[in-house]
Amino acid sequence: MNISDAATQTGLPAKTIRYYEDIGLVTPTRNTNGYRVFGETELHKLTFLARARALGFSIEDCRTLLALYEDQSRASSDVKRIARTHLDEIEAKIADLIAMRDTLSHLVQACAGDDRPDCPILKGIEATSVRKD
Amino acid sequence: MNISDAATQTGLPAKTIRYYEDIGLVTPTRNTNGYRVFGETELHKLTFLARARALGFSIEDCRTLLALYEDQSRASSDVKRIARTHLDEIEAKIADLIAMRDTLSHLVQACAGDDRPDCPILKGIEATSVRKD
DNA sequence: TCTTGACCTTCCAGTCACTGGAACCCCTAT
DNA sequence: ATAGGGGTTCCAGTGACTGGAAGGTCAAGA
Repeated sequence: MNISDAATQTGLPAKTIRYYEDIGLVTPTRNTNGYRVFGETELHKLTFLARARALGFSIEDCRTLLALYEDQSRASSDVKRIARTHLDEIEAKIADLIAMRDTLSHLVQACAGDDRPDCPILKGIEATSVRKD
Repeated sequence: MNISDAATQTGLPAKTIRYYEDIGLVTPTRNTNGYRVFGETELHKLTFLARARALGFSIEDCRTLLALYEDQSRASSDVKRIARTHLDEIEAKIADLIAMRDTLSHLVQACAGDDRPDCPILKGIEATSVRKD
């Protein structure tokens, strides 16, 4: 299987797959013409990576998770710790974004949005700070 | 006022302020020894920038907002359009993160997190995709 | 057989918004 | 004189790709 088929199968851009090889996440073989060949194992790894990335895990987390995924004698607590930490980060980001949204949506609502210069948004940016509860 | 005072006043790191000068967002004067001097106007601009950045606006949005902020004949609709677009992006990001969080928190809950290798998280990453409603 | 077009390869540069660090200058107090 | 705590510039690195150039490979059609 060539790279573009692997890309189609996994939903990852070919460029990204090459990059993943570069940084040692996958190791496709090569055939005589130098093209990458993706077997079932590599395809599995790529799928795993695509899903883990979609869950927002960093590349380094993915590297660790992939190693655990392949290690039949892993402890599930190792995986859980990584996932929990990441979950906490996601929660924190959500909280940040909600604070931004709340502040900003108030400002947007207050703004007439016409051709006059009076603008509560600019005033608001000048004066308001983002509240984090 | 020297850069470290400006940093304290605005809450921005000195490095960041230098960077903002580099990319033309602020233009402090210099005194004879080459040190940057921040007057009231520049300090205002920095404060505005810090707040706009805290609201998640990109640097380029900040540049535009700053120009509008300084332009007494602006139309508030120009500001509102930028803010609305940004607000939509924030909403989208929140939705993405919530989808991640929901998927991941289910997986974390399902995982015993002990020293056995059986791990619903890894299985879940293998099998699940993140649902976006 | 030649050509066309769709593949594939490598490598380099750019993205965004900083951040760290080196090497050096300036000012004040001891 | 020296020590320290400012300040300056410039260069490189971050994360996770992404775009693009320059060129090799392959299968199908004229």
